[in-house]
Amino acid sequence: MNKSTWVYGGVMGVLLIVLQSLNYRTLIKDISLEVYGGIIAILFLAVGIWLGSVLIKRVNEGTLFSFVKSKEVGLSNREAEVLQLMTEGLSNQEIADRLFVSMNTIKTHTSNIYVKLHVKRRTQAVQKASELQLIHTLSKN
Amino acid sequence: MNKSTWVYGGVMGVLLIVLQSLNYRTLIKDISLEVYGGIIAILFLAVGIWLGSVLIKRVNEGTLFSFVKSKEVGLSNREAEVLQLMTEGLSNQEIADRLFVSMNTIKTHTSNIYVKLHVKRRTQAVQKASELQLIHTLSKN
DNA sequence: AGTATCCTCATACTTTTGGGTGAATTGATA
DNA sequence: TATCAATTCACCCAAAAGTATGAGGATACT
Repeated sequence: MNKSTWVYGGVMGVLLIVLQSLNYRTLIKDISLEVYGGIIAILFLAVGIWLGSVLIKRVNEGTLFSFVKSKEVGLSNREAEVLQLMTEGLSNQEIADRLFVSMNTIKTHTSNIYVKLHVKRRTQAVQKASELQLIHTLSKN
Repeated sequence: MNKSTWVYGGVMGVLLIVLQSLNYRTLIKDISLEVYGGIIAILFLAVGIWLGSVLIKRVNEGTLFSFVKSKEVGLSNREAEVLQLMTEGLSNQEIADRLFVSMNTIKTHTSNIYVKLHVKRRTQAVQKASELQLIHTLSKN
């Protein structure tokens, strides 16, 4: 909501500048109408491409964990929590420390997660979580 | 290379149509130059936004591995290849079989990858690869 | 010719992960 | 109350991953 305002303002600013430059066009007679139209086209095409890419990028942003979607897959709250930390690259021991439980507990959770996600390995679980859009840790920067 | 041609052709087609329409402009005298410029601007802004989103989507599509970006991080060709398969959830043995080398070789590669990516574990490497947009395995669907 | 980088492989050892089984506790639910 | 799902934990064993070190061959660049 915040950035959109800036984008909108920027686009409007560029639009104003271009429209303003139309006044100066009468001074420059040697520029044909076709060239003039082409310049505007290219200019706004560039702005549009940039805008489009920015908008799409913002969709992919964020590190939200969709517990709702996790439920749909069949994961319990705790399992979703563990999966979240797993995708952040933490080891079982680190996850255990983070959640104040033993590593054995985490192992149990991870095993159950693998079964529910139909995967064999940790990296595949991370992969699956991304595919199912359970997490959105990409394009953070 | 293939789709880019189509995109290029499409853009050029639209450009031609717009430029062609300039001939008809002389017939419509009541449209001011400002309005004319605005129409072109909006039109190409729309095309640009669409183009931008499509281009970004295509970047995120598939399982392309950006060897160019990998080089920037300092990864060798082989290391990039291994990282690619790693992110697909393959084990070291599976990667070894896929590349027709021994598992020891893969272990060497993975260790070097971890050093270059400044990570400790496999999942973190996958994470890092996503963050750095070395791979684009998301939004497959 | 010498240097550097990459790719390859081995050996040995440690750590992490995964699989299987069993079990105690809690809270909600039929 | 009986049952079920979720959470917790333990023990054991096997597989996979990771670390350290050394080393040979290929290619490319100085």
